[in-house]
Amino acid sequence: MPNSHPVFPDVLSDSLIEHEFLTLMCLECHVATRPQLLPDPQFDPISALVFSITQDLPPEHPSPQHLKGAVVVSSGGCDLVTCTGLTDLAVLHVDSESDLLEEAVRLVTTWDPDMLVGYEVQQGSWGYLLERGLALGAEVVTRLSRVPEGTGASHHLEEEDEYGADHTSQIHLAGRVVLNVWRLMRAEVALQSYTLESVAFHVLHTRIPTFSHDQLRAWWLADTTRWRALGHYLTRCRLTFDLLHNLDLVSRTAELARLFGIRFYDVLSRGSQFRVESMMLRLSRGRNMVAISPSIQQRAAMKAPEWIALTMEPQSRFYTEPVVVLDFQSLYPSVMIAYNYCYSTCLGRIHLLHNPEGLPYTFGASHLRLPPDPQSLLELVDEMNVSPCGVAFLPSRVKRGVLPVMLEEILNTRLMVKASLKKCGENNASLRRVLHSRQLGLKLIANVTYGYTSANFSGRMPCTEVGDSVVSKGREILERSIQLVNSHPTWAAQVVYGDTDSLFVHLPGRSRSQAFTIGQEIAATVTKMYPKPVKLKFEKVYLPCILQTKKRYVGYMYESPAQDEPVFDAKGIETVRRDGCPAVAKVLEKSLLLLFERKDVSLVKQYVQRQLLKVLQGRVSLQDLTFAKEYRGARGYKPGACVPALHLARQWMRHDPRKEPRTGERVPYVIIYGAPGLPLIQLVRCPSTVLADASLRLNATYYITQAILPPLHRCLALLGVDVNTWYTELPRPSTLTSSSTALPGFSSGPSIAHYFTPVACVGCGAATTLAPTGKGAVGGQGLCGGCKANPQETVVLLGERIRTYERAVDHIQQVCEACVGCRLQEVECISLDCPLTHRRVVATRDLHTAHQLRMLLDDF
DNA sequence: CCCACTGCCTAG
DNA sequence: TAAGCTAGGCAGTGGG
Repeated sequence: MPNSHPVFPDVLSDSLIEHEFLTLMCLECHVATRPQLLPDPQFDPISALVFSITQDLPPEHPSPQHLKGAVVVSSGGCDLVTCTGLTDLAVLHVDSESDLLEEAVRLVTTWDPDMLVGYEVQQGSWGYLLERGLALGAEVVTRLSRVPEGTGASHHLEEEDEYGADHTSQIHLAGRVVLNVWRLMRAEVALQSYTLESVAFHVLHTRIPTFSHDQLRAWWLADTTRWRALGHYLTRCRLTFDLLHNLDLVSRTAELARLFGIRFYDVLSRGSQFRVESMMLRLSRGRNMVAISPSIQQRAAMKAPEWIALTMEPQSRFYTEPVVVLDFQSLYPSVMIAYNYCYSTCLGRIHLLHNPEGLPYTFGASHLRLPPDPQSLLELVDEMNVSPCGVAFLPSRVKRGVLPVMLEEILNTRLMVKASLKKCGENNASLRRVLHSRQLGLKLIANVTYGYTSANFSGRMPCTEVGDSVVSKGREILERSIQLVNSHPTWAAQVVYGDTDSLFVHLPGRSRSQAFTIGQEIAATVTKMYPKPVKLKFEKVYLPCILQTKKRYVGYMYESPAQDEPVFDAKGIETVRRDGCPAVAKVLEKSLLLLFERKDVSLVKQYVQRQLLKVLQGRVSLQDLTFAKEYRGARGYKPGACVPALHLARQWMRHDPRKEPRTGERVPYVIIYGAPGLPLIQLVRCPSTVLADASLRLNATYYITQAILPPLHRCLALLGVDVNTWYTELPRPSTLTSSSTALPGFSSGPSIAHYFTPVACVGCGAATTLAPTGKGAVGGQGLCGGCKANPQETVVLLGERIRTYERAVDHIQQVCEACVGCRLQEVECISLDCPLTHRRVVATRDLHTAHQLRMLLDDF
């Protein structure tokens, strides 16, 4: 294994594969909130701190030790430790909030953590602590840093710093890194929501309940329930650490920092431009070159780019014969290497080159003055690389560009890393992981280097000539390849789509295995047409597939000839988008699977109609009908903007200024029924509002006609199917529309009973036949005669199952035995009395079942 | 009804 | 202060 390498001297050395043994401290604050309001450091004191301290260890390490503790403001009273039975929780009682802040400082200086961690730093963790300290006039900020008072660069940014608030943890403490974990999660996984509950579910597969501040405050105030609040914060600390540990975030970030030669915190807080520059400047310095820093005016005066990548208009249809997908491997970096494109080799536009006086001429955001030696240039004319947009570059023989050298190093290093990844064997998991993230980081930086050259408003060194040359050459390569494939006599192939660096080749009349053979042939033939390292790679065969529009397609994918089971692969359509609600994605994906698998549209129709019916009958969970969009901050919208996230945020802020969603947070909403003619924005509600208000109904018509059917239609219309008739043909029950506004066509059709078969009683589970229009019939759930006759019988809803109270207690006991920190008392904490019937009801707290619960109660 | 525009998210 | 790039589809709103 080569050990020295000009750019990455130690990139392959094993000595780096060791752990950081950093100390991490996670903090959660319990705040005495005012009813219905979120914590506000101006008013609301911290009544307890719950913290956990751990070391950063590799994921395969048996669960690292967490040191757990709490600092509680209490005027004497109950002994929490004995109350909780949480014997490993060290609890310290202090007399006042200012003592608590002192204790926080003491803890940090004693344990000296390298990283201060919080799931949501600003509202419930270190940020709140600091802001509270500020409000009380206590000096906390500098004392939490590692630099003595007065000399540290620590500061806690206030509102005027919009950028910090939006993108980092907003808190800077000299010598310590503050991790705002939810923001890290945003970059890590694409989810509908980034609450700890949601992320823990999707990443750790752990379900935890959500508790309101009011609930937590209520628990805190009673001696007998105070431990539950503590337990809640402990859970949050534990899950926050589990997330970091599970995703290996700390060592991966450290790895990137080493790779790019930048600081740990800069990996998280700065953009890719910073990374490119860090590498590029180190390389150019050795060659005695300095990067220019054009002014804003110079950048604005730079000639605008003229070239764009090729995106073909696809031949939009359903393909039942193989379509081979090929793409150029790292096309733009390859182009820069192959043709020596760089700032340092660029001679500018060809038509400016004839310049006998040797005057400076326009180049990038500045000017270029070539050495007064035109003769030597003239001699080179035949060797120069002239890009399709008419810009000349020196041949490598004369001068190798900085960027090509850097990119070559990066790509070669990546290949070496991948090779050692293959060699290192299965058992060395931590080495594998480090090599893998190194490999990914290298790929990332290679792809971003082009973006750096054509950076516009933000770029430190944009250069139209270089950027345009890359794009135009890439385009030329793709176009020439398309022509070659289309005109090849024996392939009998046709390129039906292509985007930037990819080719979709239709092979009518060929089998899947023939498609693999021809695909490999195309890749090899096209690769031969271009200088190294430009390479066309065989990607996959689609059979069948649908090409919908530019950047939107879906198909059954085969990646190797030996593969028997295809993989559903979708790009750009609603199954991979987060701006619809989950029901849309689910119905679309299932329909396409049915179509691909069974090749029978009538089955799709059957399935879709069943789902539409479920929506009409309110049998779809609230979560599946919840949209979520990113909130861009109060100043992130243009004045006239009218979008759900902003609308809800404004409503919330009127009630509680602290309730403004954080920038980048995803705001959930649903659409309800309203008077005809109202603009849609008036029908937007927060899901919890709908849960709390029984008079609000989800707008089935909207969900079907505006959300579910259009994406389906865009796919199936290509098969000549009109899915809208599936809806209009659907017989609709009249009993369901009583509480909604009049909708055309809703009053006709057979009774709901038509669709019902005997179901299990929600009370006792016995099979029962429901009266056609009986109240219990709604949603396909109801009570049997016995349970109806006994209204005092407790109805219990637990997860998906509905049981009697006694059965629920049994069940919860069983579940909770396996669940640390959860006790039998949980039964009470998740039970409530139905406001309508005054029955005791037990429910889990997630929206799904709570919604079902409400609907159930409504109709008793 | 078309069209311009904003907003959001994705492909590459 | 810091901020890679562009193309593109589609929902919703409001003006002509």
